[in-house]
Amino acid sequence: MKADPACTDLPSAALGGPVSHAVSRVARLHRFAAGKLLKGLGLYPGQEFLMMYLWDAGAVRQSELIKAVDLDPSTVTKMLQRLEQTGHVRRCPDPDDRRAVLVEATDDSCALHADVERAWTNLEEHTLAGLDPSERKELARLLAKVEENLCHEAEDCSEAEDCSERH
Amino acid sequence: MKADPACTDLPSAALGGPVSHAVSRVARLHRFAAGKLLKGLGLYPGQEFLMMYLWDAGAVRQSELIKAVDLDPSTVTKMLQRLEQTGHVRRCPDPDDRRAVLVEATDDSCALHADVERAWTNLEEHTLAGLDPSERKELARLLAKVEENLCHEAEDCSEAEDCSERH
DNA sequence: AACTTTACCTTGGTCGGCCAATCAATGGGT
DNA sequence: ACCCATTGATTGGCCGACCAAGGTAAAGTT
Repeated sequence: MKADPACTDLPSAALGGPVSHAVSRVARLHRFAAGKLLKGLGLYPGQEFLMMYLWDAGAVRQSELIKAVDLDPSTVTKMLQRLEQTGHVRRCPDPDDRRAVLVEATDDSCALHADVERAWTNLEEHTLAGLDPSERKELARLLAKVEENLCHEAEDCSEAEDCSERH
Repeated sequence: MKADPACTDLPSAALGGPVSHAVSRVARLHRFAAGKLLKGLGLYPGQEFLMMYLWDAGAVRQSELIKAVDLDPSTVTKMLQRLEQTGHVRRCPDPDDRRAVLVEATDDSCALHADVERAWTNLEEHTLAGLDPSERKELARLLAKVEENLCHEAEDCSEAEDCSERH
């Protein structure tokens, strides 16, 4: 993480996509910053999202968690295995459906809830330092639009047979 | 990649950092979209950045590449090993400095240059669909500010003695 | 000239993330 | 009741990305 004064100098092949390039760079830096804050709490970057959902939702089926965080099932499985081993999460088979697994944040992890929340708020402040409220709002709005664009693209990639209800 | 209609519903612990949350989600979607476009070209997401630099710079020392893309040296080493094996890159020892390695894009890979450039422009359009020029410009501006914020944070983490030019 | 520091790269390990393939259990259709 | 499609979760493999440690070569010090 060297961080040149002006962190840029776009390669010529990226000139057609300056925002895309910026998104990539910002994402890496942001994740790195999040990781630094989370490390002290015993979490790896990415795990926050699982925990945040579990803190809200209580005991849920793994499939529900997967749907909520919208990650690959295998990713969630592995993350949960690690979170279980580090004592942040408890898992047990669902009595109502013998394929399913119920996941729950442990009491220990709930002690982190407030810390993570504070860290997250901190990160937000770091991220948005020097932006006035209207700029922040505008950024949020534009990101939401971008998210929707990318979302829809991803959608008609994995569904692709959405209109074939009459097989 | 399920993509609910409205891709959101912030967990309560993330309420203090809505933009941070949006950045994370957008980043994942964006990387995913990039990956889809790049796959057809035989590149994995992330490799584009190395190739883009090499296409511009010609034969360079690996350390220069590392500085340019600002990734961990070990990351670059491994990526280059794979890129070498897939024929996108050539490496040879630097005659002037026997520790260093010179890296260069192969002629084969140069054929991809234009394709990657087009893919990248495509991605930009997908990403920014529905944003008018002034919105795009504003988004770029805000992202640049955010990048600088996160950059500086990262900087005084790894350098910490930046102001010691008069040792 | 010998020693120490610094620069350059690599290896090994860990995580998050994806895909493809698999297995078990449920549910629907006939 | 039976078969088949669907759902739920896991495993193995791969890649990007990080850190920590190591090894070699160059540069600086004395």
